[in-house]
Amino acid sequence: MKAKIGQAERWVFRPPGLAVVVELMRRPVLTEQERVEIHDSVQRCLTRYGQRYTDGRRAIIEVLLTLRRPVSITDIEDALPQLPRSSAYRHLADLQAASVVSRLAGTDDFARFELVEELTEHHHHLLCTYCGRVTDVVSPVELERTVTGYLKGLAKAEGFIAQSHRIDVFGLCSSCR
Amino acid sequence: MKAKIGQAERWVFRPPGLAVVVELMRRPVLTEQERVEIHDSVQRCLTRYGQRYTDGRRAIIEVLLTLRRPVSITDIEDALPQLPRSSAYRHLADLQAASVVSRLAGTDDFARFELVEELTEHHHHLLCTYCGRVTDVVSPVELERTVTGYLKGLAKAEGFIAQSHRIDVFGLCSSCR
DNA sequence: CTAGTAGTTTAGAATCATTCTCAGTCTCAT
DNA sequence: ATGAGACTGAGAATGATTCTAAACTACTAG
Repeated sequence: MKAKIGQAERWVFRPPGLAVVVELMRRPVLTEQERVEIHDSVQRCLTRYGQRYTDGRRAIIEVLLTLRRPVSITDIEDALPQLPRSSAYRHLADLQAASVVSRLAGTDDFARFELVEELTEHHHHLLCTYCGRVTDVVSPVELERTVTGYLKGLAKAEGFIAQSHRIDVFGLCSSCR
Repeated sequence: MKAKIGQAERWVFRPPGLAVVVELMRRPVLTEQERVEIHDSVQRCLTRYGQRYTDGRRAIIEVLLTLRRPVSITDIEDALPQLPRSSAYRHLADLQAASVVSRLAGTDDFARFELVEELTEHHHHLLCTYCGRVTDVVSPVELERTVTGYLKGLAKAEGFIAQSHRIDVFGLCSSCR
């Protein structure tokens, strides 16, 4: 059940009716450099809120960086057995308040948390309808351009101010099919 | 807070860089004929599961058909004050088991329920990040074609079998901005 | 009719992810 | 060092959702 560390998994396919080759790829492993930069950003975000970047909070960010996918409270518990559950929840709440972490809704009863896109990159999710596991994927530029092109117009549309969007794919993950 | 009954609300806009006019429109009010057909389908789905289409279940379907958006348990409670909460939950669970209703995850703590797309039509959601309200929209054919074109390829991709997708737009609804 | 069977309903209890409380600890600026 | 305020942990509290057990209803066979 561990996230596979190594080469970014890559799926290449030709959508029907399109001449170009399109790729959906797993978000790649972060370099040490990138990890440091993200920790710095988190530091700044917390400081702006008059809060400290303590070991507990850093440990949670580390888990998010390592697993590279939205994590549930049990993921955190497994990775940090010594961290009390209530502290983990409070840390996540604090990190959310500081706009470092966002909570997302999945297919099961468990909340999942991920770093905000400002700290990583815009991406989408593959949600397993059987086990609830969530995988990050980066979508091709063309798709992204098309979708945002359409949805941005909503900002001017009467009645709704669009802020962001999500595209999720439901299906069966490699373990469950 | 009631869903506006009448002409389908329609927003027309020109996405930047595209020459065509694109429309995102609110799902239209159902005709009496369509309501009857949906009730018939629900009937069949339940019968296939050896279950009856009782008044309580019918009342919940009616609420879904009338509000034309994913409903929370409080929406149902408001519409059907005499129906016990536990019964409402069980009805929703039964209807889910019969593949008539699906549960969706939103931005707040409350589960929301809607008719499955087989009974209505493929659509997407506008989610209010402030009050959690969800509105249905039907996306233009071109957008739908593009997105499904890309995502269908996932079915052949290694590691994940795609079944369906969702596109949600986050922002502020007309009441909350 | 009339009992039997199986699905249905309900009120209340139970579950359990999540949040809150409070007492004790740590950090940092003065 | 000291005070103010942030942080932590253990356990209690909250509250949406699910479960339970007992009563109910619709249909069927005799």
